[in-house]
Amino acid sequence: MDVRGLEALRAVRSQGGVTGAAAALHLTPSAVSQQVAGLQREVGLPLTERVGRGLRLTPAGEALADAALDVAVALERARAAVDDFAGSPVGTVRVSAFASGAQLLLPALLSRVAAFDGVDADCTDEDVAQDEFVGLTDRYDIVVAHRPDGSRAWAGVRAVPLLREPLDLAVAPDHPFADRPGVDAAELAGQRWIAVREGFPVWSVLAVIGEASGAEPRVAHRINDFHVAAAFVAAGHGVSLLPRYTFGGAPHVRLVPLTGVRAGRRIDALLRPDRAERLVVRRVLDELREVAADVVR
Amino acid sequence: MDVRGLEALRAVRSQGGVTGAAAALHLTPSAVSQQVAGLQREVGLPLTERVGRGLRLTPAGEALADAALDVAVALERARAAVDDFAGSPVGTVRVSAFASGAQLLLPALLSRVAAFDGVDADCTDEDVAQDEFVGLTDRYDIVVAHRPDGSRAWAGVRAVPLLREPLDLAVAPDHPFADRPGVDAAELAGQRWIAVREGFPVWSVLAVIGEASGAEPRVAHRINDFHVAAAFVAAGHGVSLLPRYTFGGAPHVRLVPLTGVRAGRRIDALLRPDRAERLVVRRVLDELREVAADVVR
DNA sequence: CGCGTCCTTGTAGCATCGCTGCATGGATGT
DNA sequence: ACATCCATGCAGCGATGCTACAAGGACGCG
Repeated sequence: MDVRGLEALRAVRSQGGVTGAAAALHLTPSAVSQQVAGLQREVGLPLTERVGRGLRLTPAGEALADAALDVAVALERARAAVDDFAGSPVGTVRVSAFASGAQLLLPALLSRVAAFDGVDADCTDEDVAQDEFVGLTDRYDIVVAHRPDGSRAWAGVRAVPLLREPLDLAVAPDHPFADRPGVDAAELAGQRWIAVREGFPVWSVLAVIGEASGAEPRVAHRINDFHVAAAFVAAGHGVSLLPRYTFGGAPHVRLVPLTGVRAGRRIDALLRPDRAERLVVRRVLDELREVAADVVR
Repeated sequence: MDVRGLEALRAVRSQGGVTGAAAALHLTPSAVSQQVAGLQREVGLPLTERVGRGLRLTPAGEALADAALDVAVALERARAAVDDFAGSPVGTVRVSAFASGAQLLLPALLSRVAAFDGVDADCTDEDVAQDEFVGLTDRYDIVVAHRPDGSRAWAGVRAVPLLREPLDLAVAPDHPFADRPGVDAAELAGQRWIAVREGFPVWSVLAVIGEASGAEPRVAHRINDFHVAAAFVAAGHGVSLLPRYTFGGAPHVRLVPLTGVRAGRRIDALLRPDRAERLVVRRVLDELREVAADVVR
């Protein structure tokens, strides 16, 4: 029962194919295919089956992939066992975050991590659709992800809540709502919206507001980058939803709290269970939680 | 974190040295030494330390070896996970038993196992000192071991109780006790004993009898093989302790139950936890328990 | 209906890894 | 002081696992 083969099988499952798995493992598709083939030869029954031009795990493959996770966890636990004796943990932690989350959290995280000798944090920004965050955990130790209030939790990974950030209505300084202490969702019918692209996080929050206002929101532009959206709002091209902590002090836009609906996003740290066993990773994760706590204060 | 290295480390611990580990793993000492050295390079701190001409694990090595056991268990669980889909389990199970236990249990076990297609049991008889049974689990999947009543349990392995076998007083047919329904331990002072060698199982039972009779037992001969001991007894060279089920029907000796002391041995199956995860092993083990239950009836 | 594209799988070649065999050095016991 | 035992280092060789490339299927578009 080869560990490399098990790792490959897990990657095939979580990435949905040989090609994706190869990318996640920094290998060629051929290598991954051979690993899985070797595993099949060993167990004597098919672990994958072709579906269209991709492939999917058979029930046996699923069961084996589940077991493979436990193997990976046990291995990382072994590493952690010696780290306990090696004194302070050492190593590099790969952190990914969506753009606005990165802006909000990573600078402070890096400052804190810099205080630890031998601990490095490799940071990357990855903006992906809602359901692609989980897949990123194959490539990064910690994935900072966000999802709308009330959406269902992340599946198949360990999720550590970092903070909840309210989404405020962003308007231009000369907008009628600009100096109001709050705006009720019911008042928002007829506004022109700058929204994120469909399927991306916090997109569904707009649907909730639409329901509360009684009318389908008019989406004028699809902008994923909040800074670009803020510029659109500042120029009077419409209103938008912007995260409070990230854009609280931004010039040229005013943030007005929404009432009547619960609009916000939850920011979580996503980790694969095996990665979560690494002592360095836990250390960096602890700091990340501290940073998030500071933001809310 | 290499699995082979972890396996080597565990073997070094349980066998007490590189040479023993190499034998258990069917490798050369050089290979084992290199594996452990590679592991040390990876973790960056010493896992073994020389003591005399052998070596011992450092605390870090102990911790890692413990974790390595969990890794092995997880790997075997993975194998078992696919076996659940493969239908009936298939494979070879290596069974070892001490001589009289082998005589008592293994023939019936083989008959039962023969009924399973694809399941093989490789049987071996291994007569070792009391504290060497545990080490045998590195070489065999199931080790049938015995220990006196009241001795402390096996350490570091999974132990499955099979049966308790009373030890009766064996005398020649013309011995004064031969036709008695029972003999009290207090009556045994002054008898000449045929005993097993020091350190071997059921040796300590004689000490208990000595205490009960008030006098140090006179040991005339040290015979490990019960059949040889029985022959000595039959020839009138002394009395001995023989297991009831194994020698119940033996000609030329009479078994007389002992009263006043609790004399018996416990027969257990010893397994390494990772081996115990294999479905075939569990299957054979279940049969072995059935065989043991039949013996008591 | 045919073509291009995407994805997996098979093959050849090459680097690396892990094992064996042998030699060495240190510790023990006679 | 010598023989013995044990762990370790080194050279050599076979096996393993990777990359690069090619081939075969399935999907979608014109």
